[in-house]
Amino acid sequence: MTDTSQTAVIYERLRAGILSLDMTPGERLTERGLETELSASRTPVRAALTRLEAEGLMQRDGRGWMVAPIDLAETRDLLEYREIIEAAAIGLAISRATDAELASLDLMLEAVDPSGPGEEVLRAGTDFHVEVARLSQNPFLVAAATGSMTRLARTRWLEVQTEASRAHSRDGHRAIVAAMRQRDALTAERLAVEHIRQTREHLLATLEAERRRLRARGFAVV
Amino acid sequence: MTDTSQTAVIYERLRAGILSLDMTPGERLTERGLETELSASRTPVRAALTRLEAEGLMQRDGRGWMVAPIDLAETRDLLEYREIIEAAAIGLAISRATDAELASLDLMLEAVDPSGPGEEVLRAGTDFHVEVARLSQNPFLVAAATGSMTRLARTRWLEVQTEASRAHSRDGHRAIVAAMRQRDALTAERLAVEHIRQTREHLLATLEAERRRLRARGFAVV
DNA sequence: TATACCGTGTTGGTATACCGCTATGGTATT
DNA sequence: AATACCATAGCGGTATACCAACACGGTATA
Repeated sequence: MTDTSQTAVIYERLRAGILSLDMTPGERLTERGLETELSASRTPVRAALTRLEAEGLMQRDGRGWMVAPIDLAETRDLLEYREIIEAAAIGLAISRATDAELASLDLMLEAVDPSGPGEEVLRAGTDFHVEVARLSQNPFLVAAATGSMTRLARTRWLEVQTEASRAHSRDGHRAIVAAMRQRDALTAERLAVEHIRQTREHLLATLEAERRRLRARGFAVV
Repeated sequence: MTDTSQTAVIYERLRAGILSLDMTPGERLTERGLETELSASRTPVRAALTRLEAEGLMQRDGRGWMVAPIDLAETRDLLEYREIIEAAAIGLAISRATDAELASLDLMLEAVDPSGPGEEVLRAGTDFHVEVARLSQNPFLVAAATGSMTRLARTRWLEVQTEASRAHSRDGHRAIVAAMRQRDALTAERLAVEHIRQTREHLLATLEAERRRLRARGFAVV
């Protein structure tokens, strides 16, 4: 059953607004402003803000609040972190998951239409990486993967999802799964590290190139 | 400057109470009870509880709250997670830290009196592992190491800190630092994984053996 | 005696009032 | 005209009042 408490609803609305970039990175917010805008009282608004702060989507700005800016250093660090987390998760998944579970990864990849809306493609990518972590059977790896993907969501959304980059992403994922299904941990981990490293270089290059344009749109890019 | 807000003070008091085992694992709490006991209002009490929940030290219990129980599966998963995090942190530290920074790890080990109070020895162990993560220069590895050590703190505290286990811990740390100072990543990472794996087996064996005794003290052990 | 029900007290969730602090804009002074 | 100061509006932090939901104990009934 879905939580319909005010706090949960406000949290979901703010989170969606941030991740969809409807709320501008770096935008300053006041609790009383949100209270009015969201037709709720400050108590659940504050609870939602606190939770978003813990996830890195909201930050304190002096005594106030702001939507977390786009942070190149954070993006770099997150992708380095993901290399570590996912390589380890793949190793554990290979030693712990059943053939059927590993095969389900292929089904996930097949299920997504690579020419569909960018939103779906990005979410499918997130789901894939989180599912690999889940197969490791270590909840801390799952949490780390989930949190990383969430914090990277806006940056990935900004990235121009060219046909070439989509194909590259899909091919990378397929190759990883193929190695996993052969229980070839060394190859699978190497492919994952390469995949994320290429993603990192591409993302950072895109961000650097688009920096001016993003700032012109009012985005805080640090 | 230290934050002296009610929320911060309450958070610190509860956190200290939990980690020192003055508050019983599994103990049920009510917001109004804490409000009375801590001479504050529910608002900062709730904020502190929420923060502790995010750190894994407090849990929801139905609609209420409880001190996080001692969880064997969690302990196992956390130590597996730490193997991954610390091996990676060591590799990055070796490629990024200066000789002086690596030497400072030795100074940390020298500074602690292995026959001193258990509290100090445990904190020194935490500081050492977190400092290694810091030298990786990746804030997400630092956060992961910090969070893991915090969640493991009570279990480590429960462990009988015998003279033999203290010596084993110190020798393990020294060997890791020696390999790091020689920039021998492969050896250092292998030693770290072995060190944590032995810690895990020792901790889990101790917990399993003490299970009954702990439950007799009222601790929830799951 | 066993069981079904209902009243009551207590809970967490929410709304709101109050506080001290800070940032800001206008005014008075040099 | 420049600068120092002060009144004030609005902020986050805290305290408290109110609500619906739940848990529990006693009572009435079979």
